[in-house]
Amino acid sequence: MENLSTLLGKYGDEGDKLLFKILNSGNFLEEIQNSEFKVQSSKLKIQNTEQIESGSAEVIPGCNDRLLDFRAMTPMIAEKGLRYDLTVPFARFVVQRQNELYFPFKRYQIQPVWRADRPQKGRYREFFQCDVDVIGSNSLLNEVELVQIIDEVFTCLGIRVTIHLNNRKILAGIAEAIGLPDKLTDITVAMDKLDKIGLEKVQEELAGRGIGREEIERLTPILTLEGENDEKFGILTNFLSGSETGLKGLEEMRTVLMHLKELGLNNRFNFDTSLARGLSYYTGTIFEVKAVGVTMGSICGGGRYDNLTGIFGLPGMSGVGISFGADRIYDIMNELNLFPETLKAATRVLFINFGNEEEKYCLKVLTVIRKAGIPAELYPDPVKIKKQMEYANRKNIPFVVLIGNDEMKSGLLTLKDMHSGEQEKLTLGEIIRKIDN
RNA sequence: GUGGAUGUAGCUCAGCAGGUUAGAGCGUCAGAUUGUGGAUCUGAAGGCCGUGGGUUCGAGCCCCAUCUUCCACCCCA
Repeated sequence: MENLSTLLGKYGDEGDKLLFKILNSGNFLEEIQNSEFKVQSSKLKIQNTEQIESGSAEVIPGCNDRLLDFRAMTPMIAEKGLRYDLTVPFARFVVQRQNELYFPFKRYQIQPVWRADRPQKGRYREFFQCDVDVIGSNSLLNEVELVQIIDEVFTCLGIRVTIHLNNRKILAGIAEAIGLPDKLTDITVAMDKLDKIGLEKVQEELAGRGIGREEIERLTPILTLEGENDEKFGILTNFLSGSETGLKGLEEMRTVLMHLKELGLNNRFNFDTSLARGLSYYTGTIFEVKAVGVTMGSICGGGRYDNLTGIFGLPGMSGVGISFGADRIYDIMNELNLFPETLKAATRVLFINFGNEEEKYCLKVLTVIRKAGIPAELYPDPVKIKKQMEYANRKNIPFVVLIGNDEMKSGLLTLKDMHSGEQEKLTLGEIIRKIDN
């Protein structure tokens, strides 16, 4: 949980709307009852109508001449909110602990975050993010390292991905180049949809967002930019020649790509000028990772933020970070059947429970076998053997040991291989050796 | 925030223009086999048909409200 003042204004207007606000504890409504938020309509008649229409105020039922102004009321009843991501709280943390940390400071963090959004496929109210950030270094080597992490993580998980890279400075440069620096957000939001809705629809959307026909035409070569990275750089260098910011972004991009090329990554990476990313605090490189062959939004994303700590009073501290969406990754692994079978069978051997005497004997054997590093369990109740065997079968436990009267007397235990169905009498040592393979 | 769906057994779903006692498959439990799993057969348990109201002689089915969950858009992880 964070103070709303920490969270508000960091994620854009849409993000502010999606913050989960937490009601204050205590009898806050009483305060509202006597407060100035109930106002006479005679004073505010015009504003009232507007506010009611815009949804920011509502007439109190049975009190025709009074209304509540929600916008003014919210800070009074909700001072805190659930964290929207891990990056902004991290920036707050860094500022508060600035004297205890050595920089560049690196950290990872895995925690739930919340969005007050309508849930749907791949989109949850609460979900886990896994963040990796480096703060206090401008070096582009950090960007390179993060991409290596992405590559390694998804290689380990067995998910094939494409890593999309872009730079906010390039986007700013593009907006500048067509003479509409103020329309940066509108342009990028529209451009971001390119692979989803196609060129024509993007052009329509741009027009709908108040971009003139001439500007859209100038933008089109950038929208349709394809081919090898070198070609893209050529065209963009030309296009951005008037924008210092844009050229700087290009240079950064070129450096990052140059390093990545030499690393021999397992997954593909791609300079993607249509990549925008919504979070408003990014200022340099931006990343987004998509799984190949599944319909799912991005499963990892991030970027560089130059001034996130500045908002909390520590300027000049640049950071770069990424965040894995654990829930989406889980969904994909389920869909692609990537969870290994061995996960389903934690136990290697089950001891059948025959009753009191046998239990005691089994517990001792169990201790020995566990000390040998073999995950084992004793069925907790002396129920029918059939039931216990069924349990082993259903849980994919590969071995079962039966210890009854005969076995206790002879010291030779019955081991059953659930796969082949064969069973034999062996000493404990032999059993351990057999199961351990 | 906008639009569209959904809710019946533990799970997946049927359900006739409104018509007696609401069904199936899977699962669970018991038995055929009292120290042996996967197969088969036999039997059983399990339901305020999301909730509240209404229409009707009669509502799982029609109407209204409400809640849940899902999907698309917006936006985004």
